[in-house]
Amino acid sequence: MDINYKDENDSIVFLLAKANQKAQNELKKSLKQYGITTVQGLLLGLISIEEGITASEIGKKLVLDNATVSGVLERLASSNWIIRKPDKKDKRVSHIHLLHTPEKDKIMPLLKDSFKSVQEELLQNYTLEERILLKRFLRDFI
Amino acid sequence: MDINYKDENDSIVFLLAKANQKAQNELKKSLKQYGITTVQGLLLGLISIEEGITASEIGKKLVLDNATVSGVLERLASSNWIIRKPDKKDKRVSHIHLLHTPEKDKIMPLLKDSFKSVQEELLQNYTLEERILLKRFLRDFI
DNA sequence: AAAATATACTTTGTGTGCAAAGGATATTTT
DNA sequence: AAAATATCCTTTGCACACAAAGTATATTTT
Repeated sequence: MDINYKDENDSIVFLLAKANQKAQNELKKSLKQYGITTVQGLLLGLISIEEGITASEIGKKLVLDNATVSGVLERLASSNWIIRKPDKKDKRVSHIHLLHTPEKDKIMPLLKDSFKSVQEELLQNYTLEERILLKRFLRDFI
Repeated sequence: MDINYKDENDSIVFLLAKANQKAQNELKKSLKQYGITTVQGLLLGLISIEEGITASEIGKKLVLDNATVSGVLERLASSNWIIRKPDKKDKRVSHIHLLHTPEKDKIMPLLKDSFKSVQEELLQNYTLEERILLKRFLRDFI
């Protein structure tokens, strides 16, 4: 029994991949002006409300491999968005803080606006009920 | 106005990323025994029903950049899953064919079984109506 | 206290995914 | 027919994403 093209393009795996691709790309375009990527934006958002969070906590909350987090933090650090402060007791641990500069402090809220408006745009064709349902489906999926 | 953690973890961008991540990883685990990745599996499935398809056609159908397709095809060719046959008229074009060997011919249907069972597993907690609705939402999203 | 185990983080290797640029060939315009 | 433009495909560079291995430090076991 063959998978035909239609089946394949209609599989949940394919549909999720393409929906995710679209969401990522829209956000990427919008964040490009600030010199950061979608994932970097997600991390910055989390760090901004959990000052002093550790790398492994970020990984748990955003469901990312520690190796991935390590790389993203490295890039955020080298572009002066964050700094790592060593834990005083446990030498293995670093605490991540936003690096406040006039420039970054100005951008930060714009960044959050980007998230909001892209998400609104992505969901514009859905009714409120549909949005709730779609999100529930996805939460259950995870 | 802050994005709080809850908002962030509940955004459509985050939910799609994580749902996609889960689907990809489940399929990856299942396909590992055959030495191919999820994307390689998707391409093989398409090539198997569109013998002689070109790289750019694959890109269009699977919504992938030509650069990405080029790389995946390269890996599929070097692991002897496919061969590229040059077009007779247009020297820029290659046609992609499955490379039939007893081993690959045996694996191919198993590969399709993997797709099927993983997708069934991913959707097991949804009713038939919910599956249809979820897929419709995702199709509309794209 | 020494040994074994666990945790935090980084490094390396492989595979997408895309932008940008390049090479080769076709097609269209002039 | 020559020049301009378009198309097919590949290459390079960058950023995830994760497996596996490595390093350093903590904690638990004996």
